[in-house]
Amino acid sequence: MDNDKRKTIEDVAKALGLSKSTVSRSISGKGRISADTRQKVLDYIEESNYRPNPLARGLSESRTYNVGWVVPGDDHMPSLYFYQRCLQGVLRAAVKADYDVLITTIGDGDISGLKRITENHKVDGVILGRSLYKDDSIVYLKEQGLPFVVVGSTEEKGVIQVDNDHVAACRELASILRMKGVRRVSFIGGDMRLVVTGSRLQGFKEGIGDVRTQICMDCTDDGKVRRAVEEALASGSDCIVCEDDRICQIVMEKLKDMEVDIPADLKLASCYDSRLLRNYRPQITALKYDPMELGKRSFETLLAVINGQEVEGRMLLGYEVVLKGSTQ
Amino acid sequence: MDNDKRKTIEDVAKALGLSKSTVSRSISGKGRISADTRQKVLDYIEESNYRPNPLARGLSESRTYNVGWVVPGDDHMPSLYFYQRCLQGVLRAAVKADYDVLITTIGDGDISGLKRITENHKVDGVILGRSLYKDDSIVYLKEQGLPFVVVGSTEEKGVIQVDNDHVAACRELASILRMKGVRRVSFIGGDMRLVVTGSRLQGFKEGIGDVRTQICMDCTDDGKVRRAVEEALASGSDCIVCEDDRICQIVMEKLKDMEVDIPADLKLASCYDSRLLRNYRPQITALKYDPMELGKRSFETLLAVINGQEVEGRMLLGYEVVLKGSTQ
DNA sequence: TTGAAAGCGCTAACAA
DNA sequence: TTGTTAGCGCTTTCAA
Repeated sequence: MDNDKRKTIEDVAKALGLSKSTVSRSISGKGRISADTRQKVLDYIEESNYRPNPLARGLSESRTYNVGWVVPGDDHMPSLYFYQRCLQGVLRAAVKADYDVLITTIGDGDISGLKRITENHKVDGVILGRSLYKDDSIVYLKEQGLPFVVVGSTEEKGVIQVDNDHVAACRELASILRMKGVRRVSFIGGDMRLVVTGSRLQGFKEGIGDVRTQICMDCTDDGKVRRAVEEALASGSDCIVCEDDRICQIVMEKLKDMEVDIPADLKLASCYDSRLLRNYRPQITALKYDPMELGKRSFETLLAVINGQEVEGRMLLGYEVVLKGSTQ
Repeated sequence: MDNDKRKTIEDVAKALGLSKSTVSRSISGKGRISADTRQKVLDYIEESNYRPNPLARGLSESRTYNVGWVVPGDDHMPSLYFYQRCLQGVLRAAVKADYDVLITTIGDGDISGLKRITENHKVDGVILGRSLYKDDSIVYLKEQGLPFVVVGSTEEKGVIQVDNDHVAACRELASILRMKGVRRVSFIGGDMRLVVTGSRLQGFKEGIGDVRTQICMDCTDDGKVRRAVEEALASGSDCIVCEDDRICQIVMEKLKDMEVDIPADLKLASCYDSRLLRNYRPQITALKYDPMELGKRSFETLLAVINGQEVEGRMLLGYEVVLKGSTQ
């Protein structure tokens, strides 16, 4: 069934009595060709099922038509899910540009996977997923001069970055809570080494205004979160804002144990919505982003960079404050 | 800082006063070369930081040095995590063989991503992750004649497959429970359309022997699982075996609600261990597999196929029965 | 508007 | 053991 050999552009040219270059031009649309011949070629290609060899094209154009998708390999679940959705967006955008996605992971300061695909010239650019801590990847990419964009938060200056607008989102969430008349609100946050954590805290502070607050950061394990909840209640908070979905989940379990009723006794909100929160009742007021859109935009931005276009250094995407029963 | 142009094999050859082919041979180790010249070349390459262009090599060898990693794009969390670990294994094995991994997703009967990388010849072979339902991907790959292996369970015959030995694992788990003297055990299982579900049930039946059982399958949502738990208790079961980690999680929540004490009132075991079960007390007796190993082996197998070697049609990997407090 | 031919950087058959 | 040379399949000048 399989043809012995793959069809080449030469086969197409011969079959049509044309030259390779004419066929090439017909496919790419570059240069001058009569609409007539072009259509003829396109038709023939369609029916004969010819596919150009991307290696040959790449060699000739000095392009791989691949981008690298580089994410932490040892991450926790929620961020895994986030990246998965992001990747979907990247893939969709990539297909449209006739690009494919090469995946590699980094972690624990080990960026050898990134180095590999870079130095072997397997990609035209890289999308760097950031959720963890500082590593050398950005410095490395800069000195390599390979086009790249960062998706997610980074403190690094002078890099092209596509992110959710965490500050604005949290500011709005906090100000809504303030307008709802909360008297004292506890903010329970995670790892302060993460840039996103700082952004959320900042937004919260900006939005909450002069309402009394209690802030507890670096709650990186279940125990710390639970203790933070106890403190919040002891100090008379009537509202808890969780910095992310994981924290929110633990908070809810703790509140259940303590038989605190939401929202009657206490209002609850999360700065990040995810599947983790989906099945709880009452449903949780939370900030919602669109990871697929994030992925899509990051690819589009990267492609622009690859193609030598000017792009803005920082692109902040929108958000939704989804008000649910937990803050009624 | 960046060199204007990339170094080529020709540059290396000139610098060393050798020919391209000698350099090429030195790198690949193929053909005859004196150990002397070879070392000289290797040394120079090392210090001059030369990297061969994989596109050029690929074009010449008719290889891409890429494999496709094809997984469902719309999956639930536990399987996401599983694939993530698998992918780590694939990546590690791939690097050793100088391969990279192109990722694409399929879902909802849509295999266009797979078709894309196949027909555009962007990969030398494909690793197909199976956790969802029947789709056309296997049929498609067969007729394309592209090397591929399936990681995970499939009912499809005549494909090369790397999987955990679910049947044997569940058989052993069940027989251990039997020997522990359980009198009546409920098996709560998920989607019967999944091959793995059937395998686990089969293993359970084989291992549980003549102990009285109650089997409740297709518990695909929380409600069904909870009802299954009620039935189990109503019918006097002293043990529940959960077909996977997600089910086990719901069962535990339900048991907590019902104030059933584990293991005093009821023993509990899961046919699949994962992070989901990590934080519960008592810890859950469960079957443990090694997803990274699965990934690693699947790449190695695929590479063998690509290289035209004979491989066994079905490779079943080991497992561990990890006995914990929940069945004490 | 189309064709001829050089070149992308590498491998491998063939010569030396 | 090493060098010469002809491809791999495409793009892109340069000519016609």
